[in-house]
Amino acid sequence: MQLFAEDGYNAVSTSKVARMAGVSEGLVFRHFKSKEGLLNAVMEMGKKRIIALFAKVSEKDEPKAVLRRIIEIPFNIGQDEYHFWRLIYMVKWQTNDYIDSLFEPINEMLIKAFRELDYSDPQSEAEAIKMMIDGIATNLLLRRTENPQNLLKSIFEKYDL
Amino acid sequence: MQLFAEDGYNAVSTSKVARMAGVSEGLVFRHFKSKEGLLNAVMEMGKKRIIALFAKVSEKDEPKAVLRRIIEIPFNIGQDEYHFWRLIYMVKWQTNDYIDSLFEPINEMLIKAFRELDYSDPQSEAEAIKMMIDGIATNLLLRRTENPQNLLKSIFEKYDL
Amino acid sequence: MQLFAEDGYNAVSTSKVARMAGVSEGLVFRHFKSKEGLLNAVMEMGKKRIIALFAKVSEKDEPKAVLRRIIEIPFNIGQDEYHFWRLIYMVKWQTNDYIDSLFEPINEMLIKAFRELDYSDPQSEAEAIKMMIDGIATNLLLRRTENPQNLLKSIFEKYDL
Amino acid sequence: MQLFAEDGYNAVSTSKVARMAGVSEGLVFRHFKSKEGLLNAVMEMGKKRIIALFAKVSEKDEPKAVLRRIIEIPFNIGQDEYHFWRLIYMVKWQTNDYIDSLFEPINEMLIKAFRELDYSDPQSEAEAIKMMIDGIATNLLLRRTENPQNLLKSIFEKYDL
DNA sequence: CATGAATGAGGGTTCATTCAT
DNA sequence: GATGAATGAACCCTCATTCAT
Repeated sequence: MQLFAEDGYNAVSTSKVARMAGVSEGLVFRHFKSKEGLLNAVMEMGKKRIIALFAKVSEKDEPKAVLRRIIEIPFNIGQDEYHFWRLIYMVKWQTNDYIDSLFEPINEMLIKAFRELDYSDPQSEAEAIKMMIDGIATNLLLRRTENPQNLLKSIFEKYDL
Repeated sequence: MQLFAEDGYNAVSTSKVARMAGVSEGLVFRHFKSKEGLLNAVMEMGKKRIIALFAKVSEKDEPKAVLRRIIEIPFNIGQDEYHFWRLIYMVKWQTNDYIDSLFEPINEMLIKAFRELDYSDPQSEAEAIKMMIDGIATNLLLRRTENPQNLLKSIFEKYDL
Repeated sequence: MQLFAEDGYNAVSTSKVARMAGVSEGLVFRHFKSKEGLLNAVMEMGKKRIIALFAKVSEKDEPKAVLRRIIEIPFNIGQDEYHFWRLIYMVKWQTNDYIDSLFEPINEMLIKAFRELDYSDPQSEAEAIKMMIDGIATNLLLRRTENPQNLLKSIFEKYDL
Repeated sequence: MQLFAEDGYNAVSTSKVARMAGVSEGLVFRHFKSKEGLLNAVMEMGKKRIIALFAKVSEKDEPKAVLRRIIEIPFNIGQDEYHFWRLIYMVKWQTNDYIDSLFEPINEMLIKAFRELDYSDPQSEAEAIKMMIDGIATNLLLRRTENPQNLLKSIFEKYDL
């Protein structure tokens, strides 16, 4: 995961993977059939972690709290999930599989929250939040932003949270 | 540009480029010195188009109009600029050169506009807009969003535009 | 060794090497890392043979016998060592590594012998012999000389051997 | 000549030649037909200089003086002839044309001189001298020898010159 | 006479994948 | 299960040579 996330799928050779894992190159193919199989396995592994992450959000019921939690998600990317997030966004641009499925539960929570807050177009609002998350993630993952906390505050204000 | 934008720098072979351009592979190297030289040339070419695009914004003086123009930018990515935008965002994830310089003029316009509108933290607001643009571009370029116009409206409302 | 010796390092393609060895081109690089690595391996291999050759000389103690043995060396280049000698002299002209180290032990034996024979400038005499060896090798390796035995005799006479 | 002499025929690209000569690459081929044609022209050019060099020797009649002159030749390689000599010896190892023709006049002078000095095998003596010249040239051209004058003296003594 | 754009074969090298052990 | 030697296709790039201008 680390290698794929840092260098991109194409730039990582299977020999590098094997070396880093401390096994023979042959073994990689025995287990994962092909390089792509390895990628799939890695993605699957990480998906579970992300889903667990999203699960925590749904516990809260109060709509504003839900929004807050969701918007905070990309700001709280820890060292552990860092590689996986980077991988996801990296892969998005290389394969054409936009990993929507991952964000589907989030999507529904957003719509529900906006509806409860009487927004006129909950669907579009949800869309806007997801885009914002993409934008935030893009920027944070590429290490550009200096003080994300101010940014978070300014977003919260926009939604009166 | 099209090839790099669609498949990513690494995944495009110089022979593919040559074939698509209808020339010999050797010629590519005669003109651009190396594969990276070709990328640079393509980027430079596109930069000019982007800069021209941004130039139009500065003509307007009224701060709300400026904001509107800027936010609209990613929604108006035409067929012509499509490949270049995709290329920029693609490259961002493959090399570590975040192409900030391109967005620098936009950044200053944003800060100025927010200041004139008496926002309390213009810097962070500008940051937020740029992230939003990244998010919007990411989504539109990966062909995910169905009706972007609603989305645009909902963003405008947020800033009372 | 044979290919490098006959055609010169530059003129030998790795594909030619692979074909002649009856293996795939990839394997050459797996074993030797690069074309230069292959050259080094070949040189190292041959060096050992040469050193073994020189070792025989030192057994003799009597100075004139030592001289005789040393001068005879290039005349006795066998089919086995032929390629390696050719390689050494070939490489000398292509890289700037004059392989002096190989001849260092010989050099000292020569000086010692000339000193014992009361030559006035043993150093220069040794130098002269080494040049002669270079000359002889050059000529024999390029297959020019017809009857080297007469030549050997005439050299021996010069040193009263 | 300089390029070929320094880097070897194979390592010099025609584009390098053209650049160094300050002309277009096409012109090189217009004049010399091919890269090999260029080499031939260069060789031919230099041959004349060498022959002129040798011509001076024949003026002297006294056999010992002739020998001295001939043996001195490689010691007097000037900056002008340096490249050509290097080229000749370089080429010897890359093509199989040993350029004997060049040395033929020298050969005959040597035989004549040794005969006049009543050497028992003038032919082999001439052979020995030529080898010595090759050895000396090899060493001087590869910049190894420190004080060639001592060496020259020690050779002269050997022939009682 | 002179240019330089264009070519195509071949250069060294990497890499995903296979397979005997 | 695990290895690593072996493969061959593809990669980026160089180069001698041609040819329209």
